[in-house]
Amino acid sequence: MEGSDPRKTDFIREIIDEDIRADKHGGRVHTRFPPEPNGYLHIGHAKSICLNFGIAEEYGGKCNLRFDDTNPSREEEEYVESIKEDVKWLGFDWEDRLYFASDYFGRMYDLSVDLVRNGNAYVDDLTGEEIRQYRGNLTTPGRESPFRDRPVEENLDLLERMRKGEFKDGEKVLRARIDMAHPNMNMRDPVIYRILKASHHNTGDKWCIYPMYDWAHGLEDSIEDITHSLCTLEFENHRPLYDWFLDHLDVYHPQQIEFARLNLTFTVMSKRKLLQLVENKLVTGWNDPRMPTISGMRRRGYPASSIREFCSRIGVAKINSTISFELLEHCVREDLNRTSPRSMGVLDPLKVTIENLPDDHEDLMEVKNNPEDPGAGTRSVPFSNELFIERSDFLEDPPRKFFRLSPGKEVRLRNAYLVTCTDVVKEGGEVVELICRADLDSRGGDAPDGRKVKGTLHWVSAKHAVEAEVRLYGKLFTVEDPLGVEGDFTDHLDPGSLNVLNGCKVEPSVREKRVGASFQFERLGYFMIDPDTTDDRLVINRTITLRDSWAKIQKK
RNA sequence: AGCCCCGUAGUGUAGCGGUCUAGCAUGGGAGACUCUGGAUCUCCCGUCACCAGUUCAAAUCUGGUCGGGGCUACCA
Repeated sequence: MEGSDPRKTDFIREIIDEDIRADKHGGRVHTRFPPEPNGYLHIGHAKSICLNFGIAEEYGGKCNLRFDDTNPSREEEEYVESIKEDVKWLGFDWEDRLYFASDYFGRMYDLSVDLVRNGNAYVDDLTGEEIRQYRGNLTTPGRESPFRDRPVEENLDLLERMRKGEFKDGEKVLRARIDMAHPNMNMRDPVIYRILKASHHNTGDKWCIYPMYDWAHGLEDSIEDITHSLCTLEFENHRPLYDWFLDHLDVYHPQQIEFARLNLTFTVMSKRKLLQLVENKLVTGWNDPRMPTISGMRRRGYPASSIREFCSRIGVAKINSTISFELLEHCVREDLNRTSPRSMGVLDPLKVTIENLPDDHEDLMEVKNNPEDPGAGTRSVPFSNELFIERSDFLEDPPRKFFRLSPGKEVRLRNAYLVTCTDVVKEGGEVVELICRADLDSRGGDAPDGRKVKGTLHWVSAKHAVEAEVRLYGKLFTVEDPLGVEGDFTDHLDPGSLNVLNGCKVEPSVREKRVGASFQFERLGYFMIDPDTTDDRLVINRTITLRDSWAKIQKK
């Protein structure tokens, strides 16, 4: 992954540099990306993936993919597969280091026995509700559980029986024995194990007690010899606990470092909220092209490299921030402009007949595939006397600075001919066809006398055109911060965020493209072939429009 | 209210005591160029939250104030 930027620096890389200088881990750098398999990955995860895998790459270290599957009640195999696919697609490789927290359940259990043995944990019979009450609140200290001082032997026995399944869900928990008056709520004797008689996607029914995050996560890092455990800011208050557990066991102690999670305007970034959109069928699925999920962006046509570039540009810091959606879009356009072959397609066709060409006229225009990339070669585009142009490229009564077609005006048909509109055919007031006269000396699009022709239109030969369904996507929400305004966030979904166009006419070469292929329809934007495409149905997604300065002018 | 974290242009960041009349990107504005009103190029748009110290010198160090965020799940 060659980043164009000279040398990224951020506070995390500074810490790592310092650790290497101090020979803290013998120069080793080992990170991990630890998703919980309870939803699809989104662009926020991409930030973490790029950070963790990127750092490992830069420092010649390693990065593990580890599923943090400690809660059987909401984790599914489907999510495991999608996450693997998304990480791979983003361009990262965990090699042979695919791990599951559930693989460590045995080790974790043994370690918890050590904790009990040393008097640092106890089995509590309080109910969930009671535990909550005993915990106190932000300003008042908690009270100690009456079971807190059980003898070690009794705790050992009870823990063993918890594991064996002798108790019902919620009947007992194992708790750390820390300090019920600690100003950090996380330190008020946090729960280590809870009883959950649920089948686990990986361990089946082997376990009926499952470790809590705070207990499990540090151990996972420790077991995997992680050097720098990078997580988001909301775990800052958990770090003392992360450290406490590791300090009270005879195990290797990695370092947790927190950074700010990604927020993006015009979207929501919580798995719970995204799940809500999916379950309530407000979108077509996790991979709906309007979703901020990796799979959604993939289907939308965002290149993986543009997402990586975006993640590199936003940087890593501890400031809570919201990145404007435009930056992501900029990265997508920049990438696609460089790499996408061009073609022509007409979304809203208006028929044009060239009056000075015979009915059976056919011709092949040799056209550059990508003006940005001479190596991309050329292709032949069929031309005839009957064409389609974009309806919005004609106005009977044009405003000033309208460089397109109108009665009597001359424009260029891209790579074809200069044409002048000589007549307008209407049916019931609606324009149904234009009659144009071509300058036959301008074949290829160059004016024979060097005269300036300001407007250039895209076109498709009517008799050669391929029909397509084109799906136009816009922002999912109408407001920058769907969670920060009145009402439920779903109230602010944009009903116009999906616009399906049928009967679009595209040049024949588009039919040859594979599913997933990106290309530009000149003057319109970047598109990609949707997986819904079949032998007799061509479905195209619009990834993003071109920057449109005409639209800007119109607004004024 | 207790604990933790943060505060540089609209947005996101660089900056690690002088080389900062604060760099870059994005965004916005103006123009040039152009067979995509695309791309490209040029120019313009910021008194480092505030106050007090330390220092010859502070965006950078110290203290305080103000502002923002997080934490009271048998979730992660």
